[in-house]
Amino acid sequence: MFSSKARYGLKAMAVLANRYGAEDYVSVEEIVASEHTPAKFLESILTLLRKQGLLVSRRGPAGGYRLARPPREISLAEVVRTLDGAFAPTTCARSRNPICCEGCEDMEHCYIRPFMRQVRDEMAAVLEGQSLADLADGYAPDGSN
Amino acid sequence: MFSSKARYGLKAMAVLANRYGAEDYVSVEEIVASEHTPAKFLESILTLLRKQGLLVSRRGPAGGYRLARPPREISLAEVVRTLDGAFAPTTCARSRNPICCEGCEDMEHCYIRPFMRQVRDEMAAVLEGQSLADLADGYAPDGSN
DNA sequence: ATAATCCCTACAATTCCGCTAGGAATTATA
DNA sequence: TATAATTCCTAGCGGAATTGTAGGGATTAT
Repeated sequence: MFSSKARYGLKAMAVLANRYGAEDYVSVEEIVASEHTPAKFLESILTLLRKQGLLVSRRGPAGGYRLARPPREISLAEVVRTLDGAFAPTTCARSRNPICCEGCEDMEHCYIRPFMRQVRDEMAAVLEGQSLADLADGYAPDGSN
Repeated sequence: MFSSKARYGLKAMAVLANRYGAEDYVSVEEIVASEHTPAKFLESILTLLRKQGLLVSRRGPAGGYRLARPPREISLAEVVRTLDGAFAPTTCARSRNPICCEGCEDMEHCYIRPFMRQVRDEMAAVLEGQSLADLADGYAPDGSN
């Protein structure tokens, strides 16, 4: 259900969370080396995360990326939402800007919507409740990759 | 996140749940009329649900579909799983037959897997916990569609 | 200057989704 | 037995999304 983008993104964020505090930047190449992700693809993913404000970058030698905020203050939800969009099963179940599904006319009376909202709420609760710090806790360099 | 197949399928199942008990069969055309779904597409969806054992069908005049079991005994999870597959964010988070994602080698040491499993578990809990009877409760013919 | 890095645009292959077409098999009914 | 109503089966198709790749421009440390 999550795309490769989200998976690669989460793993990259784990690497960056692990390096948070050290004042240097981590290059794409470095992340690729430790997580085995396609370089150019990862580059585009990190760009999205930067544009969303989750990362800060610097160009040139010794350039790269680092987290814009402490790992504890970035939830997994923010990362996934940036890369995969809202995680509601139907568009009418989104918390922000909900719209009817194809063929449905009245959101208020839609009888599947309450169930879809419930699914959304649970997913959101899990992902909002976990931060990059939690993710980095389980991280072992050269462990699983 | 859910496909049109799942949405159409859930709505069709709601119609059938509403008619459960009456000994007649409900035709595709009838469901199309009450839910505004593409006829041939719905046909293929109902076929999948029948093959999964959730529906029983009969051909010929007065033929159609009905639920294979009482609405209370068919969970939303069964319907969605039949049409959209497992609802784990990653293949390694599936409860049945989990396999590593691309580029991951060791599932046991993967540090994103526990979080993915948690998401899966919550989604599954919601959908296993609700039946077609619950869905039909909110159903009003010619209400939302 | 040079080299290392991110940044931007474009595009290409593949897969998946949503849906349609056409007819064969089955069955109730007259 | 003929007819009509239905499901069943196979095939395919157009468009969108996913998953990348290629190439070069901009920036910056050394």
